[in-house]
Amino acid sequence: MRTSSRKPPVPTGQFVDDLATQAEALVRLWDQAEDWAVPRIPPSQVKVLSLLRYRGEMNLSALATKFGAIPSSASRLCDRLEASGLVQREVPADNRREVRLSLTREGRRRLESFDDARREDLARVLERMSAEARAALLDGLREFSTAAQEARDASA
Amino acid sequence: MRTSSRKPPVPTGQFVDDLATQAEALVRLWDQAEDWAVPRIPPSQVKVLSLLRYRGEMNLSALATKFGAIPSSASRLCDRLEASGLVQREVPADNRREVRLSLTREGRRRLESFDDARREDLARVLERMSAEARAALLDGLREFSTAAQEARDASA
DNA sequence: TATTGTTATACTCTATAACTATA
DNA sequence: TATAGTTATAGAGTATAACAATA
Repeated sequence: MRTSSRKPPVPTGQFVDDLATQAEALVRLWDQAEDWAVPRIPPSQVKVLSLLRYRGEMNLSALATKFGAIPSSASRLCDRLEASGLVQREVPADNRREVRLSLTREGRRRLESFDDARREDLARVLERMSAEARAALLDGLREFSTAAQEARDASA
Repeated sequence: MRTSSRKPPVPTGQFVDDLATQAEALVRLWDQAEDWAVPRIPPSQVKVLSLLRYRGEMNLSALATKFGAIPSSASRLCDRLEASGLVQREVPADNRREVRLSLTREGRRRLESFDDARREDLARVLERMSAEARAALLDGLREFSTAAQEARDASA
């Protein structure tokens, strides 16, 4: 048996296992960046900011879904982010029961400080790799990003 | 100016920027797995379990450091993880002021349910990539893992 | 009537500061 | 005296359930 399923059946196998194993170092390095950047803000708040930048503006329900939480929790999170000036709430005129969420300028600036820390962590590892491996990694990640986008579109 | 520094100076440049940009899709897919797995456990608890598996047994101070928190917070987290049977505390006979932390069998089982969800998410993207890109990605990640290990050892 | 979002309550996460016990 | 961990307190994160407002 080489397949399993959660919703639709998907192929699996040794390759997926190996990739999952080898990807962990990159993921850990990435996630670690927020521990360095100052001022320290709670992980959930960082996650919301990143989501808003990565996926763009959205309403509260969409944020909750992509965040992996329920609207109630997301609303509370936004209370704090709005209070500290990192996120804006805005009620669109054409549908007054939605709340449009977006990053403020300060929210973007804060994310960029995480980016800086992350690029330095990445650079310290990349400089120990061969030029060939670096190129392979970038090419592989590029196609992965494209494929991930397609997979999201297909399931939407 | 093509360099910047947080602690020691490190090289940077367009390549690092591109890699950081293209890595985000993989990281998001990875981190999303814990949203699917049931039963749902808090993100901090997942992070502790993953750390204990990735880095092996350690004392409370080491966990707090690698976790990016202070010992007090880590201790409280371990209270809950111990209460729910996912982590064990153990006092070594040769140094009775330390607390050795390790995963229980149930803790490992729980992590594996996250792994399953993650492998399915990964498989759904990988099947949309060319065989060449998949191979490049795995090779690149493999060398990245090795280099990350070296970088950790060098700074330790 | 269904959808979008907020509030009430209770438990979990986290930091600061104060404490206990071991080396 | 310094180090490893825990506990007291307070503020942030999260879910369940109940609520208000708009479509």
